[in-house]
Amino acid sequence: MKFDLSQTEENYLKAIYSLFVVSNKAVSTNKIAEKLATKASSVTDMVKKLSEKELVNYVKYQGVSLTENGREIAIHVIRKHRLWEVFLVRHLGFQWDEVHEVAEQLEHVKSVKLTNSLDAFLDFPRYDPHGDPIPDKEGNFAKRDVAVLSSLKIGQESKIVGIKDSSSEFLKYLDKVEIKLGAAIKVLHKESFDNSMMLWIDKKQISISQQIASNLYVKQQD
Amino acid sequence: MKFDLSQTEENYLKAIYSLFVVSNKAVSTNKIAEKLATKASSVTDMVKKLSEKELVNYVKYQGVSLTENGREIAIHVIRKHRLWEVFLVRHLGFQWDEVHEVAEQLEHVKSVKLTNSLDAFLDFPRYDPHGDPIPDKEGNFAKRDVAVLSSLKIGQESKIVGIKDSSSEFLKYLDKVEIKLGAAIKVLHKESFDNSMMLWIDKKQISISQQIASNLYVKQQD
DNA sequence: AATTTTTTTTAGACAAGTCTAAAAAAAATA
DNA sequence: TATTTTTTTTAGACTTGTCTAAAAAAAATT
Ligand SMILES: [Mn+2]
Ligand SMILES: [Mn+2]
Ligand SMILES: [Mn+2]
Ligand SMILES: [Mn+2]
Repeated sequence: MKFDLSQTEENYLKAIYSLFVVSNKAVSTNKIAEKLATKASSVTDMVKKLSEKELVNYVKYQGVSLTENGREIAIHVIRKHRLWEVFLVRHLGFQWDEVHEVAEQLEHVKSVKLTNSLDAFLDFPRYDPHGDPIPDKEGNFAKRDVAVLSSLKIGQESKIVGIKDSSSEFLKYLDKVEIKLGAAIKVLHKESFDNSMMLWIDKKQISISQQIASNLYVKQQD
Repeated sequence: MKFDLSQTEENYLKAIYSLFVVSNKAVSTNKIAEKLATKASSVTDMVKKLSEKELVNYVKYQGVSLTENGREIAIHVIRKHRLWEVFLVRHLGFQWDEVHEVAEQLEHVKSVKLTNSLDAFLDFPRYDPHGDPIPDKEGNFAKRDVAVLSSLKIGQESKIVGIKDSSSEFLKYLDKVEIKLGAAIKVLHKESFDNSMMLWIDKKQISISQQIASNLYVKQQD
């Protein structure tokens, strides 16, 4: 039950986890290859290995899903990734678009004490700098009810709570137009021909394209 | 000049560096193998590779030394190792005997910004929890004049400034007998038959064996 | 249903790092 | 100096993770 996995194996588990979360069905070889910037044949090899270790369910030609063990490990790696991101932003002066690459390395450091002490040091943060929830020691984390900003109707008010595409470019764009997590918003207008939106964000009025709006998560209205 | 080395390569450079520092002459294949808990044949292979990259000087049968580039990299890895040790002890509640293994992993995380921000966050510490000096951004660090405690004569006073053997067992022993870095000491007596020493440490009188005394660094007297 | 296209797997190769066993060189001893 | 012992290197093999090219299976089109 307690393996010592390589960084590569951990990265595969994480990739499978995050792909599964969006589609909610067995993940294809090609999708994994794309996510990890590798080749489908390499994925097949690795998936066989993970299957032997009972970390994934794999049937030839039918995609991959995580076993309970595999899921636990994936979530634990994600926990470390997000905790480190919080540390980098809060204490080392990193911008939110600079943390991912470094967290990608730090997430593989193996020490239960390190992870849990870091969690305590940070005062048990619930969300990372991009609004993604941080699993606790037991692997539990809030499944937030979020909607994409682009789905809001005219007149609706909400709050920005997360970023879907956390690429450096997108994050820098958000900085430039001063869109921050936690900002209160109100939809003023939607252009029907391109679905761009005019909105109030905090005290400012701004227009954003559909592309942008569909990469921002807002608090789900009840 | 700016390679991206594997963790293994970095560990070899560090090992060669530290072996060179004690003997001040070309390091033997066997010594490296012992230090890294591997086999001499593996060392030969790796040393050839590092030599191709011009990180070590290597002549068959004549041992290994670091080139200027190799030395810089080794020192940079040591810098990271020691900074992380400080972080773990100061901020995450680690004991000084628990940090080495984790720092051994953290030292390989690649991010100049991370290293330098951590350094600043820690307020540019000059020594790690074991009294080892921390190289600055440029790789400079004080070459301290230290002596081993066992070399002190009766009546001499000094201060404990470093630990030679930082094994967990030894560090735990020091905790048990309450020997701390920075402690003021005075040699009261030396048994001639076993070279054990009776000393004042802070306000306590204690007797330690030669073995212990030769693993403690004290401030060099002028 | 037959054919074409796409996806996935297999086969075989390679690089990194390691090992054991054997050969070669160096060092120590007689 | 000759012989023995120790150290170091080479040869060949193995593991992990990767790749390309080809084969097989599944899915999409006609
Ligand atoms: Mn990673
Ligand atoms: Mn994040
Ligand atoms: Mn290391
Ligand atoms: Mn140390």
